[in-house]
Amino acid sequence: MPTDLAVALDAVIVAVSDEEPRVLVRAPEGTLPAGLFDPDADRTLEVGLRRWVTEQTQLQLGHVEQLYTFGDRDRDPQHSDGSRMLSIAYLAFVRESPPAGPARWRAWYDYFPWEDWRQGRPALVDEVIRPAVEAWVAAAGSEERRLRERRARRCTGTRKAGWNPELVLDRYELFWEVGLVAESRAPRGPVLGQAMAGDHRRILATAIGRVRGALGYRPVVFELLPADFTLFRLQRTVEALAGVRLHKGNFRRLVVGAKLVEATGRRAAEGPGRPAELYRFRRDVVAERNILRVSINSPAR
Amino acid sequence: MPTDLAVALDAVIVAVSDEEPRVLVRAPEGTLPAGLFDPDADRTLEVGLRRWVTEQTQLQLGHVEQLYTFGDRDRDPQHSDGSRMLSIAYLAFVRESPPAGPARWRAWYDYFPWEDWRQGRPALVDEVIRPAVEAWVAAAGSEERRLRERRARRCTGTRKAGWNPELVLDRYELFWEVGLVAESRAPRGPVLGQAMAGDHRRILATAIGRVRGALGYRPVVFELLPADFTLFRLQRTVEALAGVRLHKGNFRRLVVGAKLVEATGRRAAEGPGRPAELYRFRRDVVAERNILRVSINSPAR
DNA sequence: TCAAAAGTGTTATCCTTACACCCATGT
DNA sequence: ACATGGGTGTAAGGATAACACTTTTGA
Repeated sequence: MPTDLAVALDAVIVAVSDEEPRVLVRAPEGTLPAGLFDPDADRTLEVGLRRWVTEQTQLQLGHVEQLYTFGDRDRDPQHSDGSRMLSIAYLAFVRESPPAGPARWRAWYDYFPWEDWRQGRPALVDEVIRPAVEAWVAAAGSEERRLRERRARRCTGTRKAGWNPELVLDRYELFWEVGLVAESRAPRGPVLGQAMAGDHRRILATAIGRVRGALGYRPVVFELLPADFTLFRLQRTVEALAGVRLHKGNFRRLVVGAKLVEATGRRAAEGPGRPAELYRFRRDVVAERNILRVSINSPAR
Repeated sequence: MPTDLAVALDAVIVAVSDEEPRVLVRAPEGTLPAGLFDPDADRTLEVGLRRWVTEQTQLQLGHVEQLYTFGDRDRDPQHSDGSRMLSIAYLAFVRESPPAGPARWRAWYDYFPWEDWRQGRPALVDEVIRPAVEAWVAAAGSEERRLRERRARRCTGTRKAGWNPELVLDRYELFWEVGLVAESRAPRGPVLGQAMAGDHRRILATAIGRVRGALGYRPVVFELLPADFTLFRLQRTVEALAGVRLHKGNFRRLVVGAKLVEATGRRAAEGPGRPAELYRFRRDVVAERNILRVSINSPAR
């Protein structure tokens, strides 16, 4: 008798509030929210996703995109009763609001503390990560050693290359191998960041990498902002997602120069300092290239 | 009784020979080769893919990557008997050899003649595509009209933007809407390129776009070349995939300068002209960035 | 008056692009 | 001799990154 196949739709639902990117998780279990794909009810996969998200959370999803389809047998050891589960992971954006149901917003840097360089290089990079990775490199024979060296250099940066914010997944996989995360087959010593069930943190890493990559050439940030915003808030939101500080002058010039955005004529009321002009996203610009590719302020080394 | 789900693994298998990118297709049906995922036999999706490819074609796949998962109910009208099919599309590279079984190599520009700019702008761009797209733009009311204008400009290029080789899928979808391809809901007038069954040409467009995008920052070309090659052959292969001619001097400088490649010390025997040095790919370079981002020789306008 | 944020101007540097030229071989 | 492809040098122009400075508000 052939094994039954079921399909789960996992969602990485992202919002930004208080200059902090957040992701919806089921809190004590440490899982991403998910729903079953129902071939009878759902005309397409995305329809299926939106159906269960609405039912479970009442959130209004904005842009949605497919991330990856997983089908490893040993992913989810619960279902070793003969049935088999595929899961299709999606990335979705929301303007933050309190969710219904058991899932809650969690800052995504709770899971990836080493990915937040907004206050400069995190202490754990020097104190924990680099020593551990160097030891892992040194532990290999000369052949394997050179491969590990290159991989470490690419992931954790060096004088010439610097830290590349997009390599979130590569770093997670490296740290998994090195034993720096709780999900590792052989965790050694102190373990970094909040763990998740199964391979969910790996999926989250994929999502963060995708978001960061998209920042440079697709207008994704605007999905996470209200209709009107100051240029400064736009910059802070990009910085929150990218995990680095950007150069103010160049940022504004780029954004305004690319005509991504137009002034509303109104000004933001609150806060200390000079009131800022409010801008809105120009929906009609599908933007050929280089939406937001800006220089990092303090060279990430 | 709930509907059964089956999962097909579709493959876009790519090779390059005689400076022509080719793709494996089942000839009279106009379909991409595919196999069923067998949850009992296949530990992972990629294992399943490799299994049926080996069984059906005897080809040795190199690098394999997932493209997209499709689940639309009305994709494949055959299975309207109650069962439901998901399909997961993969992109795979091979060094060309004759396939076993019913599938055959076809030049990918048979399906996308407008994507080959190696001999300059194809005649059908001026003669068929631009008039048809302009008519489609003009046919809309002023609101919709501006959207269509931008989309047309982005896809088919203009003075400032030029033709972007990566937008293969966007162009296919545009032409589908305009009625320029046989798969359109409402094809009008002459129809471009070889058609395929269902949405297979759309999948192929996705694959070509992915390959072209990857050229710039991942060492994919080398999967399609023999171990040793001349820089000129490397350039011709990249040009074949990208569909544009590249600048010789800059190309060599970039490739050699990035240390992507090392000289073997031997020389290619054949052909007219000075014998060229043979190079080999340096496997150990995972390459941080900018693998092959070279200037186009004749500005694509 | 000072802190905080909004804004603008300018320059050094590097990368991209394009052009020009010489080299080695077969016919 | 010349056609064909191999291979190198270099300069103009533009994008990027960094620095410096002025302006406008609230406390």
